[in-house]
Amino acid sequence: MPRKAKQGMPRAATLHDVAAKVGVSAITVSRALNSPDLVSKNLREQILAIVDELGYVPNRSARTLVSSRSYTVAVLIPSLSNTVFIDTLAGISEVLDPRGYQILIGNTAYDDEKEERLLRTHLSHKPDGVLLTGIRQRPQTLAHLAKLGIPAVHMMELDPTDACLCVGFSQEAAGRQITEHLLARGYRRIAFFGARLDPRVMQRLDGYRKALQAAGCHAAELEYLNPRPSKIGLGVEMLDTLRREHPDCDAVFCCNDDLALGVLTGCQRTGIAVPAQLAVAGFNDLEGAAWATPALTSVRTPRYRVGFEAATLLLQLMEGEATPALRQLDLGFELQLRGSS
Amino acid sequence: MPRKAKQGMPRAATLHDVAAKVGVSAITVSRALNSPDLVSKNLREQILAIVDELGYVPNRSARTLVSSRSYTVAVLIPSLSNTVFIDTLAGISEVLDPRGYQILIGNTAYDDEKEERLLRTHLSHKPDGVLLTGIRQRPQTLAHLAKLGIPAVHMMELDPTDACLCVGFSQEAAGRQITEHLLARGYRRIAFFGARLDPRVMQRLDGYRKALQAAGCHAAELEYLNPRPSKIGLGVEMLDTLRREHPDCDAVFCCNDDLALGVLTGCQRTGIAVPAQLAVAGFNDLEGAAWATPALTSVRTPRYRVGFEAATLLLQLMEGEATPALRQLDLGFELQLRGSS
DNA sequence: CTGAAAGCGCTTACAG
DNA sequence: CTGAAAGCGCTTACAG
Repeated sequence: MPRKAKQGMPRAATLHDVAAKVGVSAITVSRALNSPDLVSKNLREQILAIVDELGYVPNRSARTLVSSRSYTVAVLIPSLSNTVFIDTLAGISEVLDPRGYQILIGNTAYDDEKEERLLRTHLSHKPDGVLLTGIRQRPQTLAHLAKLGIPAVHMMELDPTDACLCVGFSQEAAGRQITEHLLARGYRRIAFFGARLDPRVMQRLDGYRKALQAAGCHAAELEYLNPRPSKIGLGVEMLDTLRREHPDCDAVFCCNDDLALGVLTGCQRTGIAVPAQLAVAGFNDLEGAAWATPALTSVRTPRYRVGFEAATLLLQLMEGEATPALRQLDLGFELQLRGSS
Repeated sequence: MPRKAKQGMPRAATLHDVAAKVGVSAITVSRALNSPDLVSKNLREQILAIVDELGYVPNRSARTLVSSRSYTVAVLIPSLSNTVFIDTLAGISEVLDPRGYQILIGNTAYDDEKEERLLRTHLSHKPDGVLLTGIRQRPQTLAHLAKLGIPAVHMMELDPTDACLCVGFSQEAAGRQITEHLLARGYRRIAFFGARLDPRVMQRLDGYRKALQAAGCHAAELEYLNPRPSKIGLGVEMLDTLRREHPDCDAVFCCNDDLALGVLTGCQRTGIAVPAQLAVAGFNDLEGAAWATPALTSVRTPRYRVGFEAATLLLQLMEGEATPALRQLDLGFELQLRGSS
């Protein structure tokens, strides 16, 4: 016996409601919606008309439960207030939206444990695939996904061990090249400003170190690492400290543009000439970089394309096509040399 | 007969798997997870141990299907690249995450039709509630929600007709007050720079008009409206046009900080003294406003709290508590007067 | 405190 | 091209 509907509780139309009204079976309605060419044109049109009239919206839960395809993709990113990941999300949506996938965004807040918890929660939605940021997830987390047969693509970094599928670029090479640029310009006392200290920042730091070591200019005391989030205000603060402790420093590579914009602001306020007294370089090339005074040298990163290509790759895996030949998709980066250096 | 499992296809643990391993019925496991005090302590502990061992994650689709509670909330916002909405989302998450709700973000891209389509798609997930931006949704969209008994709370604006539940502030009053501030400072030829032209920008424009009309200073030719997205670059452009067309203009109120930061940049580049030759005011008080040179006068808006309070209100409605006495929650705003004006 | 029965709304095979 | 049967994994009543 059907469960009694609660008094006056509105109920959404179901496949059966549509079917009854048209005078066919539910399965025919299902087919008219999902595999239109399996249903005669005439019937299909009748059905679609009634669907519209009733405002029928398929119940995803039912579909997911029975078909083991949820058309859901979990995307874990460390932050929503960082433009970088918003751009990445845009690339992901561009690919997944038109294919009918629902994106479940998980904000890990740069916290590995939270990432694990989020993934677990998201698993309850039976995602068809997962997009992860970086490659430092716990082994058991990745093993769990693998065991369930849920494909995962990692974004932003590359994996030197080739253990996981990655779409990104070499953060270390980017850090190295921008530092080499500063060296080429003649700067020798080059500081590093790092904030948040997530794995990608540390990789940029590695690149910075290698470049300076190769040039015989590395000085550990010029590495400023602060775990707080990157903000303009933090850049201002760090500049202050740097000038007090190492007034001889002639350039600073900031792990991102927010920090660098803060350094520029600090220089402007305290009358430090850029780049004559201090050269400044940022990372990511956000909109503000080009408009700063002087315009900020930065590294343009392909985050929209990272999202786009990662989603495209994931799509292939979810639709069960052949495993990709290329496991590391390197999208590169581009130095943007401007007035600040 | 159970459907045959596909060869080698990994299968997630189910309630039955846990139940079998413990030697109880599935419903007891369900209770141990959802209403722990209905199960004896001893049994509960055994069950939780096995849940852990098996890595059991409940299947949300099954739960949603049978319980008509999805623990999902659809949130429709016009953009993800606007900090305002990211802050709002943070407030929403703060409330909803700990209560076990999954947030489904819909990016409407400032497009009413897309909003309607998104909502329809989201309806397939049977959201327990909906958070909308602004109040200009199509009547049939809202009627559809009402018919399905899905509660909705509108964010960012207030509804003068009191037709819908709102958490926000008066955009018009904010526009009026910042303009009145400029008038009080003695400026008389005050321009308005509007971009995107979404309803909230138009409401700020209304406030601007009222203030100027009351002072007998309104001049339609000083209203610059551009449908493109707000960007620093656009602010630079608009300043250019303004100076060419109305060099006598002595102040400009920008509908948001991006535009205003662009105006400041343009002034700096072309040697216009701020505020001596041109006063500038923005809107939202983003981080960059306080660090600009000169620091930017702006309107601090309570978007985090908008999200927080809207989610709190929605939670009450979803959990079926009494309908709220207050249908318009006005969170106000705060003028931030700085060097630029 | 525990369980047997029923069913949420769909789709997957299998027939015709 | 169309349909009857079965079942996805849970929770809701109802019993005991």
